[in-house]
Amino acid sequence: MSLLRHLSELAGAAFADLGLDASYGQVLPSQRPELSQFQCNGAMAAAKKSGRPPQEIAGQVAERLRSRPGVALAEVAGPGFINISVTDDALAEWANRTASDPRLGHEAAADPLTVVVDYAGPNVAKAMHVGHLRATIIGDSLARTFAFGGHKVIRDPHFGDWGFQMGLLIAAIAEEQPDLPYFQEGVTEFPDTSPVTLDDLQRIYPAAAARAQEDEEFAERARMATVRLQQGDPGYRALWRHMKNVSEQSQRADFAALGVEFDLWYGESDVHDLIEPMVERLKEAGVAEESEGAWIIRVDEEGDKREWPPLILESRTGGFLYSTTDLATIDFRVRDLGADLILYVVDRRQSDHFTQVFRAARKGGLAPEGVAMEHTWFGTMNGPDGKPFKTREGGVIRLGDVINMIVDAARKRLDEAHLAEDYPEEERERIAHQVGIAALKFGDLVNNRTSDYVFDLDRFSSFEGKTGPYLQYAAVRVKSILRKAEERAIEPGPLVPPTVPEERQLILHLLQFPEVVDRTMELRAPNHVAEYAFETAGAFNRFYDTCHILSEEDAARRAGWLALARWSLATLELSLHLLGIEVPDRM
RNA sequence: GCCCCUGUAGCUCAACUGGAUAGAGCAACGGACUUCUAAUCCGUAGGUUGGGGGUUCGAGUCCUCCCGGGGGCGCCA
Repeated sequence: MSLLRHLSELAGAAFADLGLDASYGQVLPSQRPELSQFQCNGAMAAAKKSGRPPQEIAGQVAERLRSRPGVALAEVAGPGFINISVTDDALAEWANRTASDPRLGHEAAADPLTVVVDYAGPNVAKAMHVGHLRATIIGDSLARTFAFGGHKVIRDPHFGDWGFQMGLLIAAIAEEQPDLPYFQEGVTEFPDTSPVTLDDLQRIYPAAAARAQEDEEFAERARMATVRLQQGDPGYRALWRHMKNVSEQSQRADFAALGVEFDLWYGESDVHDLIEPMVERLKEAGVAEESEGAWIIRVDEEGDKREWPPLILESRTGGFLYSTTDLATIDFRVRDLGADLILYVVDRRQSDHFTQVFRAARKGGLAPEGVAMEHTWFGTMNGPDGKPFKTREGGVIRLGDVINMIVDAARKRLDEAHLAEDYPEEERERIAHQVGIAALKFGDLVNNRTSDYVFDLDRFSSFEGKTGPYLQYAAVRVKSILRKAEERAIEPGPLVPPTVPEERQLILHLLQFPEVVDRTMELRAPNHVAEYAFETAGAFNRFYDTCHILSEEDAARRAGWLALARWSLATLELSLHLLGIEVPDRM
């Protein structure tokens, strides 16, 4: 139970007393801290619904609240706001309860959902590039938050290894190196080493894709190669496995550098065996129909403002495209994984695609009503010119290069600040990496998921302002106090009722953690945690400035303050953890 | 052409889904260190939320019309 929830229940009961819905009792942190600590706006909404005057309702609710223990203030303001504050004793009580709770006041979900988070979306033949960055960072943070929230989370990068792109690559390689054993009839033994490197693939793929646009004969060959691969040609499969491996190797390295992990590493190809039976079912059920030689599913619905192109289930040449794979993947996730909620953390340009897939999945009965599918889209990461982030030559930037850039920047910042100067080289390097990743992730996650934002290396890596490094630094300073206290054998004790404004504000802030986590899950919006972490650091720094813990002479107060510092650190570290950011022990 | 997203301080971004006086960071200016890591903290200045109209006790948020920016539209992912 959190303080806000407790207050909401008190207010809700007061509304219920008046014959009104208890949900009007929702209590929020005050927007006018000079007036009160909390507020409830429900009286005005209740007035609209019931036809009774808002101030009368508010007055009666406030009166009831005033009679409850721990409530220091409950009064009506303006058109019907109810301003509420609690006593310092009650605050200390809540603080002690929350600070000693490993979950910091957040209650794990009573009915845990199985949540599949589909993010990152690496592809064969492509090293990950900046375009994958947001999906990876946001998806990872959402997965961490839902897991903390008590849900069963399954993280799956959904490796793109099966569509027409594979046919394009095979057709192009067959043309370039026709003597390779993979293309010879009757050969069944193939080399262990890949005939192509990732760089080869990165060169071949864009050229082949561009050529297929103009060269219909080549495109046809690629389509045939796709079908032949999907039907299991041993040579094609062997070559395909090599291409997968070299791609995956590089991608796993990038994920490791980012500190991002997955529970599954499934690709589109892994659902291939589910496709044919599924397609058959859809055909038999009359959900799929034939059109221009292909099998399609119409996804128009009543009330549409536009025409929707149908989903292509099976192409004219008998190949399966990514929509089909996505449908089979839903089938798998629902039936085998027991998914209740599937979050697709994929950029906004694919929103039409997901609308089609979700509609088709419902229509075809693959996803029953109880399963929610959601395209958790996000905006573009732009360069300083406000256009999508590119190299100076206009090419895409590899994710690995971005990581190197930001870690270099972090190293430079540490030098400038003379931080971590005399540490062992290995530790110093680890700190630089942690700081760089924090800069990168926080710079992204602090923005609203749906807005575009400008990637600014200098700004993100600064120790000043709203940045990841600033938060790490703030946390490290707290760790330093705790270490010093231990050296001097000063023990933390129970939190005492606050007497200093900065202390009270810090406690009030820390008590809001549970609601921030819930809101972040509801809105799928890690920026709420990011913002909260920044405010936590600010609230602590103000307290730190005003209240000198270790030199405090009143022993009970000193022990309480030390416990407050420890609680602040726990809140900050957990918030950062939800963002995928690590805090060094020192720097 | 049709549909979706978007426009907030000089710059980069928030705003808990309709609540009070729209908030941060950076940049600018002014203050605070014999003190637990000052890369910190406090203060000042900065706004017709692209524009018009509407809905209501109350609009950055909802509806509508303009203007600007981005994206997507049948066998790529």
